[in-house]
Amino acid sequence: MKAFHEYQNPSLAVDLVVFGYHDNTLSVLLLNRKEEPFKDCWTLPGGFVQMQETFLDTCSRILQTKLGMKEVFLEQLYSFDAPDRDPRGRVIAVGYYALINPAKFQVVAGSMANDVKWFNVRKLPTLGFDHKHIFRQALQRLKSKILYDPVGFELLDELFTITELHELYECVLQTTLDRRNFRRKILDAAYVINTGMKREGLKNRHPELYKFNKQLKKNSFQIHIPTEP
Amino acid sequence: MKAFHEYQNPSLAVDLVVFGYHDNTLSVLLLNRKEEPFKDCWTLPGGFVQMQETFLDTCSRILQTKLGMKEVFLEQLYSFDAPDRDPRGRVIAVGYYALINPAKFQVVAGSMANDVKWFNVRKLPTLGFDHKHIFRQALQRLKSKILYDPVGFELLDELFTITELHELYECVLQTTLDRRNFRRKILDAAYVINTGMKREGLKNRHPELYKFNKQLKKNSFQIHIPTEP
DNA sequence: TTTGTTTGCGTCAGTTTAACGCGAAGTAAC
DNA sequence: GTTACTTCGCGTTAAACTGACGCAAACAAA
Repeated sequence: MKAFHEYQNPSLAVDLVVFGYHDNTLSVLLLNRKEEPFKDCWTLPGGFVQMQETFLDTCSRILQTKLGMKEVFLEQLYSFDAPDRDPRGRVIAVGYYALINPAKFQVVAGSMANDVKWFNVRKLPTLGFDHKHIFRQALQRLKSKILYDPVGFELLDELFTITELHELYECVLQTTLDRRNFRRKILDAAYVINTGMKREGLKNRHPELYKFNKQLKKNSFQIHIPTEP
Repeated sequence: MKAFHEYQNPSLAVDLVVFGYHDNTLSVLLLNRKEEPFKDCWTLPGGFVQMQETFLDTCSRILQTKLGMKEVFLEQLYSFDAPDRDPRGRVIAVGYYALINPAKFQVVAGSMANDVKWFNVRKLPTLGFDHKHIFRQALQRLKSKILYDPVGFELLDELFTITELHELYECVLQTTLDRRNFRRKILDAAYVINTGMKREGLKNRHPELYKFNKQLKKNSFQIHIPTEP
């Protein structure tokens, strides 16, 4: 019998779908590859899992070295196993998605990339590997999750108005939600806490600033998507 | 630079949480190991992913050779990466869960196992590896999923009564659901189709037999769990 | 025929949702 | 200052849904 580690194993990589929200646009961070395969193509940032690393370790390493970020919301998405998904050979990808506030980070292209850029999630270029597929699943997860889990604030500044939260939801879900009903649900669920401050310098009435209620648990609210007309 | 496959990779395994429902009891299939590690302990059935296999291939192989089953409902659960989860070394486990009708299969212990047995999910023995953790996550997934996705029928015979479906829900969710409200919701959602036949030979009134409505989509119904009293 | 249980259908009060009205708060134009 | 316009915060109402439960038909056993 062979020793345990002499069996051949597939390679194992983590691929990251990093979401950011800015100017009423949901974006995803893509990296232009400097090396084959998919040289000069846009792909999700990713990296191989080292022997002693956990997946989150690998995520942090990618975020740090390729993108210059740390301490962000991360969640495991799914593992992708199509045998031909990487032309170099058998590579399993564990997908993670991240939610970040782009205002907090200056994106940096690591040495392995020609460029790193934010792309509107509705206007993506062709992606290398099976990354279109991974991305689609990430977006679907975000759309489902934001309905019952208060993850929206991960994408906003620490202080935000209810209108800003409302616009985020409409942008992510690609639908219209009645402004007044949305407000009532968010407030009834105690999703947010009124700080008493107001956002100054806007053209019109100055809205109140809220912060996220960190005591709030999953499933304490439920946003409903309107049925097709 | 090293050739692509010369890097050392973690081993990759699939672990299966096979749920079965019978006699008003939700059970999970466990395997008593013949070999170290965890010799003579109960664990989830599992196996290493071969180089050319997809995860579903691996699942089928495990189901076939260790348990004597095929063509069952399978869904990926999560991937588990704790560095110390396997005493033999670094092994990543991709968890899948299966829903089967135990009446359709005669469980067979493969050559690697002392025994294979169904255990009531509320009365599990100590499990090897991190399998308790994987199991808990599978049960949680099933409990969430059954609320909005019509997977219940995977665990029942092709024809079933609404009472049988109701009992399954109460068993899985570990709660009581009003019989009449449950019936109304299931029928309104067109979860099931009345076959016109009746189940004969019972002590009391003979209930109508239904079959699953295969046109039914996810999210066409939503079971609500009553809040604590 | 009577008794006891299950099954299928119905009722009703309380809650939640969807749609929308309206005046106060603010800026800009005059 | 006054007027015009937009956003913001709060309220109202009809319709839909939920949760709790009543009740009679269907069946087997006594």
